[in-house]
Amino acid sequence: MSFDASEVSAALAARGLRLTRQRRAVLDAIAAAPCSQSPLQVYDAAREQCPELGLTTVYRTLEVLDEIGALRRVHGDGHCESFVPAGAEHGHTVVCSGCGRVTEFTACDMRGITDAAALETGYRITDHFLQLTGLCAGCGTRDDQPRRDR
Amino acid sequence: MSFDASEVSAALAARGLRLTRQRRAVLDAIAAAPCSQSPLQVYDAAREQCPELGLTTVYRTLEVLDEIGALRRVHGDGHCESFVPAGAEHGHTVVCSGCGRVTEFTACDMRGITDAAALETGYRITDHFLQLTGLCAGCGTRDDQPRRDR
DNA sequence: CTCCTTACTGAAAAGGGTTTTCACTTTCAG
DNA sequence: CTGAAAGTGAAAACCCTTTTCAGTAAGGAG
Repeated sequence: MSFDASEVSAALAARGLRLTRQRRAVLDAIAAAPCSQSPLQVYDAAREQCPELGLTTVYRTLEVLDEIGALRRVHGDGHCESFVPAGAEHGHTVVCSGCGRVTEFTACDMRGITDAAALETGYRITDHFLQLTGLCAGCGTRDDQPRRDR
Repeated sequence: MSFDASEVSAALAARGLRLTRQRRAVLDAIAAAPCSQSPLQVYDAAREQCPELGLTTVYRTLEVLDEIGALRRVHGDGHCESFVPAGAEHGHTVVCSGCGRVTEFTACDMRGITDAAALETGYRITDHFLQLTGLCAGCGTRDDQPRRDR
């Protein structure tokens, strides 16, 4: 699922759903932002394009867009949910601890680790959530403190 | 930092903090549970040992114990924060999608992945959060639906 | 085009988890 | 013993999120 209006529209239609003006505004707001946004930030951004948009609708839209895979939930710092546009495939995110920018990367060969973990714990691993933190090219030159792992 | 009362006590003292009866109860409650617990669950469990414990204190204690590294925050499903005792070293967790049990594993050679991600994104990777989902030995025999990645 | 059904919407209220406030208690050093 | 600082519980305040509800768009059937 790429982040394209017509594709999103088709994905919605396949479930009997519609790409309304409000949903379009939410979609655009997420696409335009360089970093992950909380629902409230999405709301603020989307209202510039669709001022009568309600926060309720933002929440509902985020849920719908998540369901069809048009966006990705990211674990923010402090509060839980932030949203970024989903890339084309199963991807993971790097969050910049300097500026909050979120970038996706596709390198995802977890087999070695999941196999080792399965061996060590006896679990049958079915899924993984991986999120990296670092400093983007712009912030990397400054010497910010890296955050602790959590 | 292991999950031992005297060590925790020492770690607290190093910061001018104390291991009170209430904090001890919270610590024990987390140590005793086989799986991750929300603050409210910790509160309920700890009150059996210390009935006059307040929920406020649980939140404050969880924060303190997190700061000194005595426990680990886990991203629960739906709401964000759950807590498990921290193992001896930098570890990661596997959460059973069948019963909620949490197990730690130490296999953590992320270098291949972080290097690849750094190359792909231009970030300098400083940290990572990894959490696996799977079925523990007990639940693995049943055929539950694996969860989707998030 | 009109009717009808269904998706969709915003405002307000409700809900729930977390944090702050405040007065009081405990602990420890001197 | 005394003073200072850490710690505490109850209640209130504060979010953020979900639900409710009445009303509005939108698309298909006729």
